[in-house]
Amino acid sequence: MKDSKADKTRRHIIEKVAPVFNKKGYAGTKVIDLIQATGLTKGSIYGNFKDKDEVALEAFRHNYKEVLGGTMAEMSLETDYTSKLKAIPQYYRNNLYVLAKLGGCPLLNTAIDSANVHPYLEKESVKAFRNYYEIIKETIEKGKQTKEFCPHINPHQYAGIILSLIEGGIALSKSLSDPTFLMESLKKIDLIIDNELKA
Amino acid sequence: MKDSKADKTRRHIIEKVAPVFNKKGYAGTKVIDLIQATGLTKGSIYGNFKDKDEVALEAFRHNYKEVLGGTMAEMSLETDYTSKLKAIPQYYRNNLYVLAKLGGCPLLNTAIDSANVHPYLEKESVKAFRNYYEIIKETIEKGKQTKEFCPHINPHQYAGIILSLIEGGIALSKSLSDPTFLMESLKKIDLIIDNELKA
DNA sequence: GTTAAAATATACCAATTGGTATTTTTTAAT
DNA sequence: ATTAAAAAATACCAATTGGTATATTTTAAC
Repeated sequence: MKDSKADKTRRHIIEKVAPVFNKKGYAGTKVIDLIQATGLTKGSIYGNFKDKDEVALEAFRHNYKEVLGGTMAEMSLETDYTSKLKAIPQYYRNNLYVLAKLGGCPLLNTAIDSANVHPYLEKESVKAFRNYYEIIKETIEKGKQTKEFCPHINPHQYAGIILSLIEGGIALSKSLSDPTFLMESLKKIDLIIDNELKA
Repeated sequence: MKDSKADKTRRHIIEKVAPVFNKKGYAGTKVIDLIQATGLTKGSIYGNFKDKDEVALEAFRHNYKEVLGGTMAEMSLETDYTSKLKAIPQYYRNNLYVLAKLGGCPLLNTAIDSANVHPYLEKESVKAFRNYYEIIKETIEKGKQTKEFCPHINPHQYAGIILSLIEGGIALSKSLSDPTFLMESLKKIDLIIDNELKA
């Protein structure tokens, strides 16, 4: 693994800057914010990145990996699809601090913040959102195949509802400064899995 | 009703600019966008508004009124609380074009776009979000009082779930360019009302 | 129709923005 | 320890930004 000084600096910049972009959005994050967050100078930042766009893009990927990676890690520990699916709300329950640190879900924040402002970042966020949706949908599909889930349920429909509950719950909890919204959404997801999906 | 030239211009500016702010966010909307959206000049805009902040604030109020006002109007046509509650998803089904025109839900967009960037607009969006939540919660509470809804259900919990499904569904549909996500979320809300809330 | 006020447009400006060229410092191979 | 390359800091710059002062046009009261 290459790990030159520049590599470390790049990582340092991305890590420090990632929550800033998630909180302030692409247009709202100024170069001065990057300087303050990293403790580096403009020259150092621009020596390691082509432009603000590149920093924003890598920052988003970093944030997205943290959330998706964490969720996937939890899911991969389970064998049956019911447990895999339940690992998703469980991930959020166990990692409220991640959302707090980042200032909301990077998928939702970036989808909204970058729309009509930064086309490439917008595309990247759509790709990530779709990817997350596909993972949930495929988990439900596989659960149908193994007869864990009812044969008549619609994976697209339930994947959407689960994702809506998560993203809506995060946004509502953050805006109204009340974590119970997210908690109730997560609880609802568990109930849906047990009462509607399971055969 | 006062309706001077200036009043008409103010309204014209707000109406034209409201979807722009909703799409691009506060930081992403530049004065040049206001000029292009209105067809007016900078002098005219600044002759009618103190600064960009004031335009943004009034634009948000305009957008919010459109959505909340529309929902409330639908609700007020109904007498029982089941129908009032069902009028909410029905409003969105009947007004998809409003969301398309605005570029997503102003509550969610502004909550995310203004956070950590524009404190006053952020506060205003929180107030609006809380207001919308309260309306849903109170409708459920009243339905409990009239024995339409089960006595053991938790209005806070269900108001949060309904709102999460709406906001999450809108965001998902917009990001993935697939209206079925919102449609399925709305359908789910109806099912929740019928199967979980109703006594 | 004249005219004062109101509304709008034009022309300008200071601050901030993203970015670059250059100098200085640090790193690591010899 | 020397030194060439890499990295980082400084100093600079052009464009964009939000905003204002001034000029022009439009409105509406008389």
